[in-house]
Amino acid sequence: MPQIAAPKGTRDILPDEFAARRWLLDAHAAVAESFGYRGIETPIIESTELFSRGVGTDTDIVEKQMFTFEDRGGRSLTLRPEGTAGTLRAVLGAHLDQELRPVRLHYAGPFFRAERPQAGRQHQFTQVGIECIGEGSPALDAEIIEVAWRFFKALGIDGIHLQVNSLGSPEDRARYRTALVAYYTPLEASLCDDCRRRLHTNPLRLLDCKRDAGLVAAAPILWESLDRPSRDHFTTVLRDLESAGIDAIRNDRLVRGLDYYGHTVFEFWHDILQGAQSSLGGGGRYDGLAELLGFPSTPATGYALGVERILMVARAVGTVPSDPAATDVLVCSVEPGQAEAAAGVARLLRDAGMHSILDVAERRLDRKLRGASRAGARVAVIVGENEVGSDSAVVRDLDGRSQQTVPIAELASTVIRILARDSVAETAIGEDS
RNA sequence: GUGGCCAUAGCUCAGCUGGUUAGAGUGCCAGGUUGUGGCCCUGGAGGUCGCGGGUUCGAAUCCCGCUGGCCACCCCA
Repeated sequence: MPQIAAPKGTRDILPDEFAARRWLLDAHAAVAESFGYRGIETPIIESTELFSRGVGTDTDIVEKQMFTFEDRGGRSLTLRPEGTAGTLRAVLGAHLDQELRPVRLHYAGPFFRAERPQAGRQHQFTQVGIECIGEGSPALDAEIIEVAWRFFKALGIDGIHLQVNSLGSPEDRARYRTALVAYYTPLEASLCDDCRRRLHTNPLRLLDCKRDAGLVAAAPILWESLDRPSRDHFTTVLRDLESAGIDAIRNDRLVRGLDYYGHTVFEFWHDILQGAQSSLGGGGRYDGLAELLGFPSTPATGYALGVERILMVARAVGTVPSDPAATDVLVCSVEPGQAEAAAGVARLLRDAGMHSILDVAERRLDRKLRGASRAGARVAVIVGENEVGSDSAVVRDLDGRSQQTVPIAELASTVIRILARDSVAETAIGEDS
């Protein structure tokens, strides 16, 4: 029988990676919460309509990247390809914005897109994100960028490039769209197939095209179509970023792939990912999305970041910490007769807060000790016939290679002392180098 | 979705232009006599050579299809 493998474009998170992810996820939650953002979790399946209406029918995501299926009642459901629409639906549906504005939220979870997989691009991937709902102030655009910025800092990642742009108001964009169409229409015959289609469906996306790069360079500038309030909004964002010490690069051609954005949009990049997908995430203001979903008009801003890609960067620059869940102690019996006593000792150590592995296998003691070091334990506790008889245990310091016999009553404190000494030594070494 | 490259033990790979029971290193398990580790020695387990067809007296090795991975495009996380 053929073995069953994980579906194409999906990946198991094995223990080594699990610890690194938890490190990243915890860091994001901690930074977001330091700004007053609270956690939220929404369904992984949503009505297909949430995305077709919210994200936009002419976007790549809705056109060809969604996993959509029918439930038994004939309703069309979709594995969520992004998190903003669902979060906004949840918040406005529960009227959270009627209690305290803005509503500040952070989240983390799996998302799904049906693009052809390659490194850094999976059918199922993970995003962390925040949404700030109910207020239109440019200060909040800057705030969310600052959250992301501090998050990268918390992970020890330098060299993040931040690109920002303003899409302006709906009226600004209508004006710009007209200008773009006027510019491109005479050139229609020379455009690539995609661009010819975009010209009629979604002219802003023309700026994304790399093949017609020459034409893009000469195209009208978005900024010139923005009215005074829109310019002021963006100028304020730029000023706030500067005073927060965040380096932002203006990119007139940055439009983002989702229809619901307006005013501020931004993306984060890192050069070290060169071959792979180098965008770590992005976001922006989406004041119009609430109405598209049938809710009262509500301003909001947010971002989403790709966990797998950020981990690739963190691994490449070497800032991923070693597994904090590593074992402290391995407790082993010498012969089967001491299994019960050894179990009791392990229990006692766990009660005292230590991570203790119990090894009562019928195996040579030297193998058990070898296993102890390999499991990452820094102390081995040996429970043999002599120890059971004298109500004591042998505590062996695996790094120092020394050992002592102590009464059970003093066991926990003795082990704790050894562990504390080791961790002090480790940090000292870490700080020196 | 389009094009290209790849697929041999848990891991890293060897296997020349098709020829007898497919190898190495490493890892794993066990032993090196009676309760002590990260070294060493010995032994062992582990592969339908991704899957399915075809060519051939004979295929891991050639051809086709499929699946999966990677790369580029596209797009983004």
